[in-house]
Amino acid sequence: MGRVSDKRERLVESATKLFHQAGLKDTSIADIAEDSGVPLGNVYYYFKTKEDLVAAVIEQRTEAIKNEARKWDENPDPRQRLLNLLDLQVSKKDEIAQYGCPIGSMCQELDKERPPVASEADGLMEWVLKWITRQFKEMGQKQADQFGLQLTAALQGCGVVANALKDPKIVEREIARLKTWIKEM
Amino acid sequence: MGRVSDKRERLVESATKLFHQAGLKDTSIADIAEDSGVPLGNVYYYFKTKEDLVAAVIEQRTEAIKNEARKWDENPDPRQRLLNLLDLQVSKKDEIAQYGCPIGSMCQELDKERPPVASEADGLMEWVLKWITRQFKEMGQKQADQFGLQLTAALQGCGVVANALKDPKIVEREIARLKTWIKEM
DNA sequence: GTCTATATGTTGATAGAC
DNA sequence: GTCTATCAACATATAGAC
Repeated sequence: MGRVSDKRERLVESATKLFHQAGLKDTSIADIAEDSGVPLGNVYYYFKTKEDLVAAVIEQRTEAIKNEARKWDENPDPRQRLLNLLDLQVSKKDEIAQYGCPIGSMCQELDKERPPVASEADGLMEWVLKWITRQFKEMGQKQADQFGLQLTAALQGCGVVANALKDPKIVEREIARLKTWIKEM
Repeated sequence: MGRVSDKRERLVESATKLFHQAGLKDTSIADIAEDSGVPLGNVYYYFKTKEDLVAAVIEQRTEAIKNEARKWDENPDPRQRLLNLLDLQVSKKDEIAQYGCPIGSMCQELDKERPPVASEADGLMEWVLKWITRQFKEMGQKQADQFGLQLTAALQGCGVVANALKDPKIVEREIARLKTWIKEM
């Protein structure tokens, strides 16, 4: 057995980028093949269908966010964990203003599709909601469930509004407010 | 000149419904023709391209929300106007949990497209943000801009989360909180 | 204005040589 | 495992009879 090809990896990477930028429907397999430098016909050796490729993209995004969370979870202060999440989001403000929140837009676009692909993306949103809620619980907040929903919705919402108005400052302003809110708890 | 045909109207109505339920890309002209009972070829007498039909749908949605707002604006109490908006949103909780917020999802889907269609939908979101902000201003709130963004984002955000988790109760809970917040101002 | 038939283009997916 | 050529399906849009 020789060197392992990185083509599969490159395909997922290109698909992740293009799906977010142009949307699922407007990104053809040919687009992904070209962007990743893999010949069209060869794509189907790694992914039997486009749906399989979409599933791989969701899996990759899921792993990425869970890895971030694992890092944050090493911090003993749940308040600081939330602030880390908010800081990450602010750092992506330009991307969010241009193309929307990667998780939110993917859930929305996939919800118009059939299961099981949709539920995988939705599962990621649910995981985020639960992770955020857990931090409030560990802070001893009795209204942890409400605050968890409130913060998750605020994050998604400022993404939608910032994307519609094409203004990264909207993400900045709203998340600055959220950080103050959490610090003052 | 005889009776005016209502075909154009029926086409826009079907398109509005199907675009929201299935998404723009997954709704073909043939689908809209079938749903409205208009023969395929005849669609093009009323709308030269699919993009024209999309533009008509956005226009229709814009008129609908502006008409609602005109009614609410007759009320002298800006606080009550906001509560009316929130009540309307709660009444649509099932639709939102199933298909997402009509305005938010349309903005997001169109943003992946090219102008000028996208900017029309985005303009609607901006109009909503400004209308909400104006109510806070008329309430004498010095932080009206911040509250306007906060409420708009919260509304959009609970739509995204409710849609991902397919749970209308999420809309209910989050908007109940927002109503309390506004009443206590 | 209305409708059928069809042109035209693009996409997801496959066949089969290497 | 890799790649070219191509198929089959479907979408938008048009032609042209009525």
